[in-house]
Amino acid sequence: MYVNVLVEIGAKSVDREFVYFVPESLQNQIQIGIRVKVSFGKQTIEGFVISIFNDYHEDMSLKPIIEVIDPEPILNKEMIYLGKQIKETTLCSLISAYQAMLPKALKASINTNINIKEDKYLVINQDNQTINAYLEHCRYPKQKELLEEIIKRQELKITRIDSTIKTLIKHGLIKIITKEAYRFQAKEDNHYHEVKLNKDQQNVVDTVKANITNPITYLLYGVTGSGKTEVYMEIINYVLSLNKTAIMLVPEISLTPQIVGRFVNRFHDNIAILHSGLSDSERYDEYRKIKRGEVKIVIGARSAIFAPLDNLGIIIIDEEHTSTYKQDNHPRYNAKDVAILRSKYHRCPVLLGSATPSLESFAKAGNHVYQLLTLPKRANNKPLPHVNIIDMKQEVKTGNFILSKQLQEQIQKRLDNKEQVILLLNRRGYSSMITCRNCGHVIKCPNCDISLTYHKTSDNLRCHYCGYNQKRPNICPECGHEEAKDFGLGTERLEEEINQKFNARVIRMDLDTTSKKGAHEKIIEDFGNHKYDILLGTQMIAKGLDFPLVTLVGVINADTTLNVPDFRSSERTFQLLCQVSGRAGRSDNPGEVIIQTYNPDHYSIKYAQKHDYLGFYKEEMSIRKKLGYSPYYYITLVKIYSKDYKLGFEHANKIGDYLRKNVDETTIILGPTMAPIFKINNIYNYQCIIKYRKDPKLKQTLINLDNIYKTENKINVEIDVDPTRL
DNA sequence: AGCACGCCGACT
DNA sequence: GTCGGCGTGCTC
Repeated sequence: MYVNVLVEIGAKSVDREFVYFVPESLQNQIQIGIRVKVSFGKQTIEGFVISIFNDYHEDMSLKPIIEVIDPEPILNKEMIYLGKQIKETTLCSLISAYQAMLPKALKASINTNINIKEDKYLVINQDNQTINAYLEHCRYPKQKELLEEIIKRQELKITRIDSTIKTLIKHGLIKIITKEAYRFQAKEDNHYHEVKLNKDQQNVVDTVKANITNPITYLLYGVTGSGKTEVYMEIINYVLSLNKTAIMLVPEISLTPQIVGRFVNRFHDNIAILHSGLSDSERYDEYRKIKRGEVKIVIGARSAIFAPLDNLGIIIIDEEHTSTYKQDNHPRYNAKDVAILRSKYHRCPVLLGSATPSLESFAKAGNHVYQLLTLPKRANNKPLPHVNIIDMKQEVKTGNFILSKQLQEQIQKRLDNKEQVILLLNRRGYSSMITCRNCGHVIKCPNCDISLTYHKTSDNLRCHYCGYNQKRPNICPECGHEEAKDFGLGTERLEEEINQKFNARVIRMDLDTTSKKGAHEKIIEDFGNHKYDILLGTQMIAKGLDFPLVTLVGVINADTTLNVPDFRSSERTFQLLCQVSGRAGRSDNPGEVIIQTYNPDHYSIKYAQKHDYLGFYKEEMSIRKKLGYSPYYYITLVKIYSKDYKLGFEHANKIGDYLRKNVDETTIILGPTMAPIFKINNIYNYQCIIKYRKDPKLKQTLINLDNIYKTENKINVEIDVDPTRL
């Protein structure tokens, strides 16, 4: 018996199968997808059995499998298939694809502090008669109480062993047993009540139900507040009644107790939750629950798409337009694509949901690649909030740089009415750059092509790309002048301004205030309980939050996302504005939105004002068509980077020429150019953009290119198929 | 990823 | 003469 083994080494040069023979003694343990220990060169490493065969004729001496690690396979047939597909489509290494599917605890790298928790329980160790006899004569109330409690509950979980317990054990009346425990336990949300679906929601549910065994991809376009979550729950409920399972993906940031609680409330402990806040051990707990079939529903961020559920009945991807479903490092898989692969494998539908679908998805719905479902109205029949646009070019003339007169007035009105306010400013820190008043020198990161952001709370200058930080200098390092000017407004500065202007309880939510575990949840919970009047923060406040008391949403500077040099910046701005607007007026009181901008005539802002997705879609599509971008063209980004400026430049040009020579004539190669941020962490970045509609040659060309550079260590080449940003 | 092999510089 | 630098190549 022989096996092909994929070794657990993350280098391209060993990303292939190696043949080993299986000693007689291990043959009954070997299965496809199981992990084995093998000798590889001079080292002993772990690997996955990818295939098993009985004949081997090549003239090569083979090493034996040393040991079988798992009692049963950790990669099933489906996962092995998925890994190969991901390698094919994203040009990643096969081993990295498999590693992405598994929790850290199952990876070969020294898994240091991963442990399985055990809980201790007390149980009765005697027959009823003996116990009752003891109870009758016992003089100690503590012992009686404990014994009765154990009898009532069958088993009693304990954290420490006191003298009462010791005595009872000594008498042989009770004993301690240990049980493997799961750490993470989601809480129910008691505020939530089940709602009856309206007609539109019921139509959507019925359509999906009617085709529950077909691998159809639906695009659910439902305005903010249209009750998509209720639809999801109803479909999941139906799937469970068929004895099938469900995966629901949500953006990481939406995995709040608020949302999770609603699901737990309805489906109780039938859910596993996978999010980045879990420790490796906690994550492994959730993974084991899924693998053992103890839960039927998995809710999680991107990687939850690999949840090892059997018999999938539905895959739901909420907020499908967000770029978080594409991993932006190796392996660059897109959970949406994986979802569709899995849906074909299990013959179940995929449901993509959004209030602002990505252009790609909506175009696919237009071409009947996806099937469009719509929820045109808010579930409570409340109108969408009224949106005002403030031209900051005019406001600045009156001296208001941060808060326009109108926004100030409206905030005060909400404070007077004991209502809540959300303010969005998509930039953290205090000021985004510091300039000398004398010579105009801007303080930049020594490692990157980025101006340093001033953080007042920690009183330092920080680079948001490489993490470099330094003290704020008192004098200009260029000319020695003493005065510096702060440019660009960040959340810290906004917080300060609000505190100066209003007598209100303010909480800030951005990367800096949510880095600690649980901080994010706490802010949302406290704001939900009206411990604060104003929530201000970066785009992490825009998604999925549902606070009934919020009646005003202010966007401080809509231009921050607009000015990013990326062909999707208009789309992102439109989506962000619609999402955040949707936070206002979700309950009885009508909502109002104020958007401050220096580009009041920009189409993405104007369409967002009217909540006009279709209008935006049409206009943006015509621009994409004219410029030759997605969804009219497919895009692949080739990144070339090196520590050596000149070497990088030379190879970038070489690669540009190579691509031009080896692709279809209809394919367009742009560049090489310097990447939008040319220097990051002392590494120089170049890029080529490949635009194509149909190019049978391209894939092999990219594989060849990848192979040429995989052994090169001064030059790095990374290929990003279908990038989310350029 | 490791580890060995191999061919050139500055040390007892 | 030799210790050690890290460039190159291989691992069933």
